[in-house]
Amino acid sequence: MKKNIRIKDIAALAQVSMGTVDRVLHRRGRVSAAAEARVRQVLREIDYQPNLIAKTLSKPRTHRLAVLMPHPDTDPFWHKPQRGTDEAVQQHRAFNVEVAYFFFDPYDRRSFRQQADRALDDKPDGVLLAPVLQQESLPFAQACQQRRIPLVCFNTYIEALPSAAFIGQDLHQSGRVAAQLMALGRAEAGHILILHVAEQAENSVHLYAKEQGFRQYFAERPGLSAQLVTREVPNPAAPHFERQLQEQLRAYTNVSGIFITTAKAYALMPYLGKEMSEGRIIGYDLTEPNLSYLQQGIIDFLIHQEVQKQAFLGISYLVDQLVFKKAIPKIKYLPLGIVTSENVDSYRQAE
Amino acid sequence: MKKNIRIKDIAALAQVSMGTVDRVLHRRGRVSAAAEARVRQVLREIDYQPNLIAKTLSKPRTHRLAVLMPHPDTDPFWHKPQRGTDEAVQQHRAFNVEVAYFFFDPYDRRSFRQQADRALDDKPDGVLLAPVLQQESLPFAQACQQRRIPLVCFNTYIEALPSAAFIGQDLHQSGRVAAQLMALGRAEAGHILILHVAEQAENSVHLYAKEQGFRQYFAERPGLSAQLVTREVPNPAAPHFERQLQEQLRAYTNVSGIFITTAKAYALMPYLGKEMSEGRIIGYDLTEPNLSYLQQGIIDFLIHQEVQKQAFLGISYLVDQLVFKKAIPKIKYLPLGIVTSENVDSYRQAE
DNA sequence: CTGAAAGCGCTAACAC
DNA sequence: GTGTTAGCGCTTTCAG
Repeated sequence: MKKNIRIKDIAALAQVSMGTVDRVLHRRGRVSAAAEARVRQVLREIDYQPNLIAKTLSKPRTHRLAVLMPHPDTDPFWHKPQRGTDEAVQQHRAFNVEVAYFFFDPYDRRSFRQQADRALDDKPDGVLLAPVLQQESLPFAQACQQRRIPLVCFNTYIEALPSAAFIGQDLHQSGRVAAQLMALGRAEAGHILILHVAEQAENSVHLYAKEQGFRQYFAERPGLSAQLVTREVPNPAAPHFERQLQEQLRAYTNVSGIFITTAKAYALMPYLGKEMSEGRIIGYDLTEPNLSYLQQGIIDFLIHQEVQKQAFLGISYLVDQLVFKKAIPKIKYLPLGIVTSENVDSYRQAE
Repeated sequence: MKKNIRIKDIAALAQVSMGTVDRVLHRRGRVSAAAEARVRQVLREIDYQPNLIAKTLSKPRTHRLAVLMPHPDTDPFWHKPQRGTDEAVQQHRAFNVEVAYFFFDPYDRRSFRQQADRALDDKPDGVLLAPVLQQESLPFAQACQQRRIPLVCFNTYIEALPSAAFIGQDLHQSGRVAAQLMALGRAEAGHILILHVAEQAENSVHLYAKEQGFRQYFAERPGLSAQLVTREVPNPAAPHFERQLQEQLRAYTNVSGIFITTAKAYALMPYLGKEMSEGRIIGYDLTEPNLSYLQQGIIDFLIHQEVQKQAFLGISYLVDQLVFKKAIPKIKYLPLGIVTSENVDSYRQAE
């Protein structure tokens, strides 16, 4: 019924000094083959669990993490990941975890490269990245890999990108969820619009995944006689947006539902004709303006991407890896939360 | 740009020894008024944040937590809180947090009292309680209060019970969510059944809260011409259950929906007539048997009570209070998760 | 190559 | 009453 095994105990068992044990544990070399063999033997027989408390106390090394993501001012969407990050750091501050933010403008590749360079110059112990700019994220990830800096990505999944972990949603499946909600309780549905709100071309692959899931669900159920129509909607900030949008949608009468594949559902709401906005409307994310339409009953469902939690977990994973030397999952999909006017408060309160 | 302030620094500033500072910090007495005043003065001027790492290292005091809840074997529902507890302990094991389970039989008050006594005899530093037995939980909570053992409750909210925190769901609101899902896409709905599956009388108040929320939602929308009918269903384990159930339900034709207010929806499914099981069915909780009906498309929605997370947070709160001396919220409501056959996997994976 | 020892910040026992 | 000191387990430096 002994207490936990200490380095001292191992040293005694292997008949060497603590220093030697420490050297083999950390592969610092300068150990004779014989001594190393004895220590390793002991280690194999017992289950040594280093005392992290003692470790962090003795080596007051601070773990510096870099977070590279769009500036919250460019898109309010990015406020939440920041909060998630702060929370996680707060939770682990006992272990000397610090974070430095490197915000970039998601519409400006140069700004990304700039911030990425600054992040690397900072020589962080780990990096959390929102790889919204696919092309530029790749070389950055490679740079991290080369420098052996663990990299965790969130929000946007990029297959080719070498990272320790990805945290986000199964987009295809989220499209299926949207379709299920759209179909619920209706056999005849007329036109259903799938709207991609203007994003960089790079993002289209992600929106497409959602669309595919959505269409697949309907395709599997021929009984749901709905006509699915996809449209790329221009950027709501662009001039003449309203006219363009209305021209695009004019063709469709008998619209019974709209699925907006980005977090920008709110931007379209003011411009939908009365008939259209009475159909079922499904969007993404609990951003403030979306919430207001949800509460008014105009938007029926929002699928919650949990970006705050994504960032929170991202930081936690880095800490697990750096501080606790724990293995972390390669891919972590978060729940596809279905949010309505009735349960939205419970989500907001929980954040 | 100084490092964190240490006791040593305070001692120097107050011109006393570290021992004295420690004594005033911990109110151990044996300090002259003058010395104490000087130390307190310094403490007021600076923001001393004790180093928890050093603290736990020096005093290897283990925090023993007691968890008092129904035995998972009496109802599989209780497996999840156990997992949540284990997870939380795991996460905080660096701070010497240990947990002892005291399982009782929720249908046997004597067994509760027995386990409650055992838990108290164990002199834990904190207690997590699932107060499903209202009458007996009250004196237990008072005993904790008297012994100044912090108590956190989860799952069942009892107003009168003195506890440091409660973690659970807003039951009334969860009823509203169920109603919203029930009403979705249907103006004419015939009969809608609200079924309370036999529970101790004590639990009825909670089921009633769900029912009230459900009814309130419909009452607010007279356009939804549905007839709501409440029925108490006997315990599925009882003899002649099937016959009793069918007798109870025979009266209702044209049933378009069923709302089951407990986690026991699965127990009713085999006995519903074909017409009935084609209506919309809404239940609670992701227990294995429920999931299977959800995936088959028989149950349409499950509202996720997140008992696992409840217990997880419960333990975390106790640790926050005991180890980190952090304030904890008096009431924490978790999100009212809406689970369908399409997003259920994302929930299970995330657990 | 190896062992001894100082020190991380805090606690608690022990002298004075 | 008060100050000193020996640890907690681990890292790291410094003699041998």
